[in-house]
Amino acid sequence: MLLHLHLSVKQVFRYAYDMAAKKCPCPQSIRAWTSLVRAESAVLTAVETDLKQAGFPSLAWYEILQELDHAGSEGLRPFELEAKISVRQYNLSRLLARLADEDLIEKRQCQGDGRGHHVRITATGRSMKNKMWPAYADAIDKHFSGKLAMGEAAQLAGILDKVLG
Amino acid sequence: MLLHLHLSVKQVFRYAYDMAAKKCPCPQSIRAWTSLVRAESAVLTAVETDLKQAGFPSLAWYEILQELDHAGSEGLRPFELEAKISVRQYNLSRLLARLADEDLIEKRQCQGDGRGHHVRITATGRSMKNKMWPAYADAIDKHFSGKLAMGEAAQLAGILDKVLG
DNA sequence: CAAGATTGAACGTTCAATCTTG
DNA sequence: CAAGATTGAACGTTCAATCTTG
Repeated sequence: MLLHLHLSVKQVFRYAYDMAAKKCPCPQSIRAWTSLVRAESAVLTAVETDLKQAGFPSLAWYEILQELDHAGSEGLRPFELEAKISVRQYNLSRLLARLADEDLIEKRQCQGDGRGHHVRITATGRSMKNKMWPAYADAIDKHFSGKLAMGEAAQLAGILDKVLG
Repeated sequence: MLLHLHLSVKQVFRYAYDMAAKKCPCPQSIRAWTSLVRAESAVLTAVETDLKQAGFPSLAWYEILQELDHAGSEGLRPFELEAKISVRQYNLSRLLARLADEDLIEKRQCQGDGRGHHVRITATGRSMKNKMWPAYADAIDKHFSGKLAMGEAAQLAGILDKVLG
C-alpha cells in the first residue's frame, strides 16, 4: 500500500511535469479528440447520404456554389475560392471542371492576367443551390442540432473556433 | 418603419414556429455545424500531415492496429473490426490487404466458419503501433488539445457524445 | 524565378456484382 | 436466401511534373 502510494505520487508529479511541458495529451484530451473525429465523421456521412438520397450533389459542390453566389456577378478567381473553402489547387481544378460540365458554374478567361480565370455561378447553379438548402438544413437538424440542448450548439462552436483560430 | 416592424414580428413568430416544429436549424446550429466540419478537417489534416512527415502510415492504419492489439491473440473477424471502427466492408477488405502486405497484420482461415477469417496483429505491427503513438500524441496536443483551456476538452467531448449517442 | 492553374499517373474509395458457406 | 467477405470498374484525390504568364 505504501509502495503503491509512493508510485502514485511519483506518477502524479511526472504527469504534472509532462503536462506543463506539453509533452503528452491528457486522457480528457484524447477522449475529446476521439469524440471529435467520430462525431464529425458520423454526422457528415449521414448528411451526405441524405443529400445523395434526395438526388443532390455533394456538400463540396454546395460549398462552392454558395461561395460563388455570395461573391456576386464578379465571381471569384480559383485561388480566392481555394482560400475560402479549404481545398487544394489541383483538387479544386477538377472540382470546377465537373461543376462546369453540369453547367452549374462558368469559367471566363481573366483579362489583365492571362494566367487566371474568373469563375461565376450560373442561373442553373443558383437554382440548384437554392433547392439543396432545405434538404441540407433538414439533415443538419436531424443528425446534429436536433440532438443538442439549448445553448450547447453555441458552446460547441465557441470551443471549436479556438481550435481553428 | 411600421411595415418593417410588422414583418419582423411576423418573422419572429414564423421562426419560433419552425423551431418548435424542428423544421430548420437556427443560426447557432449552423454556425456550430460549420465549426465542427472546419475544425475537424483542419486538425485531422494537420495531424495526418505530421504523421506522414515522420514516415508513418495513416491514422486509419493506426486505428486498426490499435483495435487488433487490444483484441489480443484471438484477433478479430473483419466484420467485428468493421463495427468497432466505422468502415465499410469492401473498404476494410482492401485496407487489411495493404496492412498484410506490409506484414503488420496476418489473416488466418477461420475454422468452424469457412466464410470467415481471423485477423491478428503481428510483432511488426505492434512495434509500428508503439512507435506511432508518441508522434500521434504530440500531433494531437500541438494541433488540438494545446489550444484548449482546462476543462474545455471534457466539455467538448460531452457535447459531441450527445451527437453520437 | 514566382504565381496561378492544369494534368498524368498512382492511389484510395465507392458501388454494384460476385463468390462461398451457413 | 442471408451473412461474411472480396473484386472489377468507375470515380475522386493526391503527388509531382508541367505549362503559361507576371
